[in-house]
Amino acid sequence: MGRGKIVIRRIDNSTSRQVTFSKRRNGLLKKAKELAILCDAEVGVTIFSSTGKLYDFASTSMRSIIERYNKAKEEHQQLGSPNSEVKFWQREAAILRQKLQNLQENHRQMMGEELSGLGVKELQNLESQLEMSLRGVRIKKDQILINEIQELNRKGNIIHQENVELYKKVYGTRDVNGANKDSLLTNGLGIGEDSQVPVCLQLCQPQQQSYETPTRATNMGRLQLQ
Amino acid sequence: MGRGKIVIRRIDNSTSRQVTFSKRRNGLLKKAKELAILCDAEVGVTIFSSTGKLYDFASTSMRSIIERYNKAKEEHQQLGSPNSEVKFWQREAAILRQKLQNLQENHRQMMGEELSGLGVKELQNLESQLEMSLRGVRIKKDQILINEIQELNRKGNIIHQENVELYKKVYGTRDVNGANKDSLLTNGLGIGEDSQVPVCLQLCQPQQQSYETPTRATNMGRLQLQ
DNA sequence: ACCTATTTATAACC
DNA sequence: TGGTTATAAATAGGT
Repeated sequence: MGRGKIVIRRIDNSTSRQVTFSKRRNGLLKKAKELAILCDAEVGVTIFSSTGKLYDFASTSMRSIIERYNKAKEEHQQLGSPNSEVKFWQREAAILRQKLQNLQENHRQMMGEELSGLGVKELQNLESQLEMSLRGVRIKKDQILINEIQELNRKGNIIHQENVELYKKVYGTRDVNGANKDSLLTNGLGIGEDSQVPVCLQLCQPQQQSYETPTRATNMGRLQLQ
Repeated sequence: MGRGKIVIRRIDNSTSRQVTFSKRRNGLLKKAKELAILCDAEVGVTIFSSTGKLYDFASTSMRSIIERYNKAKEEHQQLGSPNSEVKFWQREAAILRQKLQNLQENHRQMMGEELSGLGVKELQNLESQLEMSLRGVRIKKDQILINEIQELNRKGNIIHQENVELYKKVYGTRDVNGANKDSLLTNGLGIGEDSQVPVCLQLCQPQQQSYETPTRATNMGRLQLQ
């Protein structure tokens, strides 16, 4: 329900994740209130942001809701019992340890390390995932480099302009076509010129002749010249 | 959001209250899920209908959420020695959670997902890591395929041998150079021959023209033939 | 349960 | 974070 459709998947961009969190959190709490009022229900909502901040709503009181929840689940013990609290945290730690282990194995496979248990199908999936990742990383890197180059070109042009103005002030309108002018101009433009750009780009992509950005990289650096 | 506007006030009619409850309850639970996924938040929703039935959602587990809620809401007790065991396990869980989060971020970057915060140097490291992983995965996959082919060849040869023996038994030693022999031999060898091997290998490596195993793959399959 | 006219929520943008 | 607007989604009222 917005300008565009979205898929329900973790939002990568941290800023828009935060913005969306703020908006949807409010929406959820509002709807919880409405449900409680409209339908005479006892509703509790507890939200922890990814940064750990707590937001909550309880139509009655969270205490009451938790009590009732425990009672309904027929496991009324943990809320106050200090002994079971230890048990809870032990189990929590075990769960986390398990998750960590799973993720670690996965991570090792992505690092190309622990491939022994895998079949051809799984290896193919891993392969194409790695190809995708690689593509994404290269695009990102290229973008950063290209932006840097454009920025340098912009600055170079500004400085060059300044030099031209200064030159005019120093020499007035006379002798504008003198010998010094050439050296000044070439110096000014040299900042963003061929000399360095291709070298840098080739250093970063030593053996890349397939997939993306095969042509963009070499000529984009000069977009802002002239 | 309906045919008509409504005021948020207890619905008098019991039937439509029930209908609305059912619809809005689903809506609320759905939105809770979405919030948890989209914004990487820990969300819990507990709903008791006016008839006392329980409906709930927890992005992790309700216990974990309740515990966390209690801890966040009531910065009370522990700190003393009696609950030091609880404290220990809480710290343990916190450490594990931290590790998990770090690994998760790392993993996302390897998946080419959360590249925003990285500089050129880091992207280069990631890139070469991915290249290494890819190389490893491909080698492993090739190895499996090659082994499979060799195994098939081995079996093919055994079967072929069997056929030759059977042929001898059927026709004795006479007419060994007859016309039938040819067809038998070609059939026998066909199992591990060219016909299938290259097709399989090319299917598995559609766009690979750089790095490793550019030549091995196509001729290794025949190692045991003759 | 299903169907839409309508209201609401919210994604994208400042 | 707070506002605006176009659009997607939820849902009220009806069958």
